[in-house]
Amino acid sequence: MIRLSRMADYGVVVMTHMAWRRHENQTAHQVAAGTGLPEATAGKLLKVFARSGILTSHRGAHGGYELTRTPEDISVAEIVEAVEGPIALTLCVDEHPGHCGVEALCPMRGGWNRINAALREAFEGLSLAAMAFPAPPEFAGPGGRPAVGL
Amino acid sequence: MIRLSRMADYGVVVMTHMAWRRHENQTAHQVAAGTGLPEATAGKLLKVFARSGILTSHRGAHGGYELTRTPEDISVAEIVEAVEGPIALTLCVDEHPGHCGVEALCPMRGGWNRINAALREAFEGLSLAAMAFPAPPEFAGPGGRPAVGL
DNA sequence: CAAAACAGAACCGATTTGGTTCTATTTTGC
DNA sequence: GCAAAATAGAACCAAATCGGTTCTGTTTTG
Repeated sequence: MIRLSRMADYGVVVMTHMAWRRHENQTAHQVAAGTGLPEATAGKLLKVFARSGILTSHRGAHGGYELTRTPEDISVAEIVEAVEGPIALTLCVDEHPGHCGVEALCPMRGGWNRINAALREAFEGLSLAAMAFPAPPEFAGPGGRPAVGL
Repeated sequence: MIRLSRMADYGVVVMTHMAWRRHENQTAHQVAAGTGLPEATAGKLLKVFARSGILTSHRGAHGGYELTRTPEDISVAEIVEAVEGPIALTLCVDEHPGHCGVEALCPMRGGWNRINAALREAFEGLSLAAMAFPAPPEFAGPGGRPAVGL
């Protein structure tokens, strides 16, 4: 099983929370409470996102965070990249190009690159909005989108 | 950076070697020599592949391994799954479904599933042959495919 | 029966990761 | 202007994971 780090997963959770509370300034404390994450951890992620530009931070008393753009305009790729670094799937691909550790068998690069491209595309094609406000199942009846967890 | 475990990477290297030496019975020792991997490690991987069915093993003196199918009929997905388990990208997706640790916010599942599907497709659509014998660059001139490392 | 090979489990050390804590720095309100 | 509330950012520690090795057993050949 290829694992996305738990931090990246939590990152999406945090950003989902921010999307739900759009335009309400959220402190790290509030986010932690809302998501169930430990406060220090939520804070760490929020800082990372502020740094990467997808959240805007206000410091000082009554400070907090807010989405910089609309959830439609933020991709899951950005979220994941903020906490994990570039989305790619092998050593080969971004280590000092030239010596592949084991052998000179990097014709395989082409193959890996195809996979990496597919993966990156998938991440880029998925917006925060799609995560936070999933389309209602086809015949959900009146009321539309399914009740969300909390 | 999302990392494919090094073992999975080595696994592809080993299988590539097997594709190159198709029909020649290969001992763990030979594979290790050919790939540059430590013998114990190569052996471990070969066992895993034999177990999963993409290699056939012969025990006893003059034993060894051989591809069960043609390189065209073995997907990179099979190789990676043999060493890593199912190809999927989150906790959420295959842990005891129901409690998501943090909160009941698994409407996000839909999003992750899309990404997982894309990833799995990419892996399944890539054959061992494509890895081991990459298509020659468009105008490689006569002689065709580029000389392979070793 | 001995040697050559695979099968499979157990094991250890090092790296990575999750998560916390501590020290600034900035802003607000009294 | 000072205290309180918040973020910024680095440093740090414990625990889980992973890469790799070793050991014991089994099968086959000559």
